[in-house]
Amino acid sequence: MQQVRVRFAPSPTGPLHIGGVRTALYNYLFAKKNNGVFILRIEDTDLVRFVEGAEEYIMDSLKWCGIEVDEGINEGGNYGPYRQSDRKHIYRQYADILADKGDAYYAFDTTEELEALRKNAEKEGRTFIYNSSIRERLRNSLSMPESQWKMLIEKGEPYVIRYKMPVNEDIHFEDLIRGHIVVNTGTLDDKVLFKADGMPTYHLAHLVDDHLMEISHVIRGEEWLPSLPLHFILYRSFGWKAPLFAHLPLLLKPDGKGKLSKRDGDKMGFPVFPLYWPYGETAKGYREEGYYPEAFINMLALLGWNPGTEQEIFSMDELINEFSIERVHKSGSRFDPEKAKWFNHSWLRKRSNNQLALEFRDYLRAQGHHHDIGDLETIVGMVKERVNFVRDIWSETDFFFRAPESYDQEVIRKRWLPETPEQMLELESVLEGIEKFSSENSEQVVKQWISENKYNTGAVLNAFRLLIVGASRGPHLFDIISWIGREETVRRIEKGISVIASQVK
RNA sequence: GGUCCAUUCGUCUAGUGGUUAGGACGUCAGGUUUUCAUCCUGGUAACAGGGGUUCGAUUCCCCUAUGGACUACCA
Repeated sequence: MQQVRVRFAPSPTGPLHIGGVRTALYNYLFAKKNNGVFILRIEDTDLVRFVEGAEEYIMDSLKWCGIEVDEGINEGGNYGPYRQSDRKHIYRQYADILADKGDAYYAFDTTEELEALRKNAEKEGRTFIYNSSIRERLRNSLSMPESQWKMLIEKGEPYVIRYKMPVNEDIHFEDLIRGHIVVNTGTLDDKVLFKADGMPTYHLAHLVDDHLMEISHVIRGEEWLPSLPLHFILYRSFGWKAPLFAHLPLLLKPDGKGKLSKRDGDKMGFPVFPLYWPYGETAKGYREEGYYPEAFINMLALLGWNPGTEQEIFSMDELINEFSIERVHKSGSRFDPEKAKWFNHSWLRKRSNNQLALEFRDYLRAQGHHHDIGDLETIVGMVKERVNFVRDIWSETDFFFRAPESYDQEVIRKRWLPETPEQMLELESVLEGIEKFSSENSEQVVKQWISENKYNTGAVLNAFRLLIVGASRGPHLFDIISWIGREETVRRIEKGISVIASQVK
């Protein structure tokens, strides 16, 4: 049995989009599931669109996601180099092989000439296709005598090598996800395999590399489906065994129509990229927004695939275990930012208090607060169920670290009764009398005091909470006061009474 | 325009020639709680439309509609 070898082959033309990350992820899962090899190949044959920093970004993104590369630029391997610009010397000979056996030809048409032909065709309501219908009338090695085109080449005239598409033939092929597909070559054009700048196009380069690298399965985006017949027929021309193909459905915009794009993220306030992109037009990343890689990966994995069970939370190991290419969907998935948050919430609450406290401590440090891990563990334990991100812990617990600056007017209106100030003063002395200021003790003593005086529990405790928190929110009140301590509690009671008194007047 | 691909609640999806078409996110309501949130319970909501095939179709076939991709010397 042939070893499973798959590759993720992005172009370094900018930051890696989450659709690209998902493609990488599915390749990785498939490889690991089948004890195979996951290869990272950089496809930088387009000199014009190359973007500095993109290659690093791709590798950093995969690393953050926990997608480990087996063979690649940094990892090495027996099939290198793994960057197409470093493999430049390889491709020309393969284009020549096809030309020599008559499956490809040299074409001298300039970009301007072709542009004009396209415009012309469009004007007449036709589509210009460079194929058998017209190739004999254009400037190429099929339409001119051998001596002439050889002379042009010798003179240094720029030219490309095009594939000579058969005239009328049904190409049958299989896709692991989509099944059987038939396309007639009459609708296909004579694709350029080798460019005038001395670089191969995608079609030639990826195919040669996949063959040389002994790729067993090509798992890539649906946008490649239309060129699959070309690739099949190229394998045939070379006399090579084609790998198996699987074309992944697209990721769609959360609302409206179309493919997810960078602008959607900007517009709707969620990232479209795994990491912050610092160059040129900057872009937000999931990492910086506070997402855990586990949650990010979990979410992406389930966008276009699921194992058929009702389980939704998967670790990478579980994904590897459950993944199968046959269960990948055919149709595109709309990305849902709300559910993304829920995944992070689910992963966050799985963390231990200690882990979370460490993460929260880092966050607090950045805000200039310094606290013991033990103290923070108590706090995160109180609120971890209710937050989506570590940074939310701060907005849920800020009153632990500082007395309220203001008091919710709505709560004052509802809960601050004429007798309240006096009750609060009374409460203060009750608290002063508690021996051990723990949550349980103070709760017991306070509740006893309330019932002995026949006060209204809701009224008293809501007013108390208002003084401590400044609003009607937060965890168990006695947990809060025991954490901030008796002194601070008393201080807040006194301050609150006087501030509110001045407002109520 | 042409070629190819797709179509189950708002979204992600399960599922079958006969099911009360299931789950999750969201949303709504109730309960718990001293508050907010969590949590629990319940509700809401879908087989794009039309023809076939069949005793029966959401499921198989065809057509239409809609959506998408591709249609570069970009990947």
